[in-house]
Amino acid sequence: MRRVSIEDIARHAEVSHSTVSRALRGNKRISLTVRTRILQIANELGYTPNAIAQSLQQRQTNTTGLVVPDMADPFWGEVVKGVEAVSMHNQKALFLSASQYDPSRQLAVIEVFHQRRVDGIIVGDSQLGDAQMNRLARIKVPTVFLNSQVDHAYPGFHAVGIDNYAGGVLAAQHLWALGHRHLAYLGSTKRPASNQMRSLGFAETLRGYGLPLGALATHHSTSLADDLRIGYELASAIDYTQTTALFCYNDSIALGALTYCRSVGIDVPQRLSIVGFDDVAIAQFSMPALTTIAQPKVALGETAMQLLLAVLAGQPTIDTILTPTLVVRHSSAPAPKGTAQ
Amino acid sequence: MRRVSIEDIARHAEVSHSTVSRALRGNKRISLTVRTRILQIANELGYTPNAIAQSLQQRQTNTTGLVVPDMADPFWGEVVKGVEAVSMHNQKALFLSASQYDPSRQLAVIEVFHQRRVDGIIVGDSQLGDAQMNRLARIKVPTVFLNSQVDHAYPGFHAVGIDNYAGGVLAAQHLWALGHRHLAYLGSTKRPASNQMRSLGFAETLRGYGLPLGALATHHSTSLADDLRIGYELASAIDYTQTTALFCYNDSIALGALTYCRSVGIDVPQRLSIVGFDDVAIAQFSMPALTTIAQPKVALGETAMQLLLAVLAGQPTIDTILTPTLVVRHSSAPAPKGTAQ
DNA sequence: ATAATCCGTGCACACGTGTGCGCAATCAAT
DNA sequence: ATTGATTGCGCACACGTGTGCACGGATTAT
Repeated sequence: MRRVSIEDIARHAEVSHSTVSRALRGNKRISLTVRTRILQIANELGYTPNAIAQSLQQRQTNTTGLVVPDMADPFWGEVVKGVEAVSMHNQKALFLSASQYDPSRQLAVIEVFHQRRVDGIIVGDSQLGDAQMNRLARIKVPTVFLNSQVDHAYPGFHAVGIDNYAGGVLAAQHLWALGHRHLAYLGSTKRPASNQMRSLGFAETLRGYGLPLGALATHHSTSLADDLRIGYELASAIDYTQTTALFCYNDSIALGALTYCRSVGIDVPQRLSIVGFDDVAIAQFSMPALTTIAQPKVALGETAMQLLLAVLAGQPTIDTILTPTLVVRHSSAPAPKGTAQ
Repeated sequence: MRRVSIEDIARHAEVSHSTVSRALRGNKRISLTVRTRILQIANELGYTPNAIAQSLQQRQTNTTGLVVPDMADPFWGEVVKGVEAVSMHNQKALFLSASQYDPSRQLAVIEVFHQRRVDGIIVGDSQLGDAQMNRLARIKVPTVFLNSQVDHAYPGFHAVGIDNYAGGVLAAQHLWALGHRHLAYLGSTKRPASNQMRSLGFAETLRGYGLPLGALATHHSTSLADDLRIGYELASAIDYTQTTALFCYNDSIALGALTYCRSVGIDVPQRLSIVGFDDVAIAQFSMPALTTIAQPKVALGETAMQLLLAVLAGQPTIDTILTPTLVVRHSSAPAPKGTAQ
């Protein structure tokens, strides 16, 4: 019933376990004859190396931990896909856990990962506060923050993200060029930092164009519901006698808003333009197809994992900020006549 | 630079490492005074138990491996969420890997999991053939198949899934009751078994109602593209002079089909009814909201993990087949006048 | 022929943890 | 006071693997 170990192989081959170990690892000090015989026996016995024992010996597990807020979020699904691909390609195993946007759970997960002696950790949407960061610093595990929601200006930590501010700027430029002069931003309180940067880039750009203060409203939900539902609810609180364009924190919120508009007969994009963020898969299949600020989601995950690998290899690294791009589809159009000032 | 071990604690407390181990594990043979002193020192030193060493000693890792075809698929996102929740709640860690619908990669991932000595494995959309099953049987790792795509009538394996045939029946009953007499099924070749059962339940039910053979067409794409795109393409190959209703393998394909219909001006549900499968989050926010056969996705993942835990605990278990339900929204409506025979 | 080199292998330890067994000390019972 | 039970702790081993060092035998150089 016990698993077969190199000791078992050694007994069959009538050598010591040291020789078996060396033979399996291709050490050239083992004669070819002995080596082939050992490999043969290992195969017959169905030997599978015990990575646990190896990890203990090597003081390295070839394992990394990934913590994301929500597995079912389409954005994170793509990010995880990228992380997993690079991880597997480099023969590293991946521990996965969800934090549900709860900072204390984020830290708890990290502690569990540390117990399991992961080589490194990737944290998505980190909201770790000072106390939690201090604890993390004591642990001394190489950590990469992915779209961090707080400013981790601590030495020894690394980050990958996108330029949220630039994304907000893109949205503002696009809608302004279409003639929109009364706009609203639908935000998410679950991701404070990226939410603020997106709305800030949006607002400052419009202000730079000379838009009066009162012509831009921002709405946030304190509810913990799904983004789709939040988008629907936020959209219902808007005064559409003035507003002609919505910029949303992400595509889910935008799609929720879109659904609200349909349900009350507001034509998109004829009467109202909507711009999302992320460019999730469904965005190009909504009706109308969603204009959005695209994030390279899979690349984000890949980059985070590659950065972590570089850190683990002791190579010099720099934090990476990827750039979002505007994808124009059919949910945005010129502002209705008579609305421009 | 080295991590602190119980040996280090022992030195500080001037006892043996055995005593420290027992104290930490709450063994009652250690006096309270010594025990509190040890806990104190452990805390000061920032001790974190080494799960790797524990695993080696206990011959048990408290770890399970999960392999799914695609992380970015909204269906699997929810399933993973369920698995992860139960896993974490029971203090088990979760290895995650993606197989990209490739049976050889499925097995490869399983072998890696085995090397890492996971206690059990959950395989989503398994397509393991006989040879691969034999290999898996040799490994002797408790395995739960989740929505298996092949018949694993091997002893020692367990399964969780939904009744795909019943789902097809529900769709047929719904559309027949609405008066539809020319229907089409849009399928997926990436999941042969569930695809066949859904289409079979659909077809046999309609045949039972007396629907002529030629009035039901089934379409499958051999492309490896996303489901959304596949739905779009399959929908474009249909003759809408006759067909008044589509039943789709899943919601993504249904949404792709819906988008095609919009783009060419086919009114849904006035001229064409569409029924999906899964009830992913976006389904109730599409335009029109999607009528679909709902799967309890999170519960599916939870059940799979619970089943695995029961197996690991040596409890008697039985395979579980959950039941899908019909969710009527606005993409299905009575057949247009004059189409019923 | 002797010494120097090289090749192939085993001994013994380390990684960090848990535990059966034994031993000394304390306590209660006769 | 001697015996018996109880308590508190350490010794030594095990889990499976990798590796520095030493050692014996074979080969080559002097």
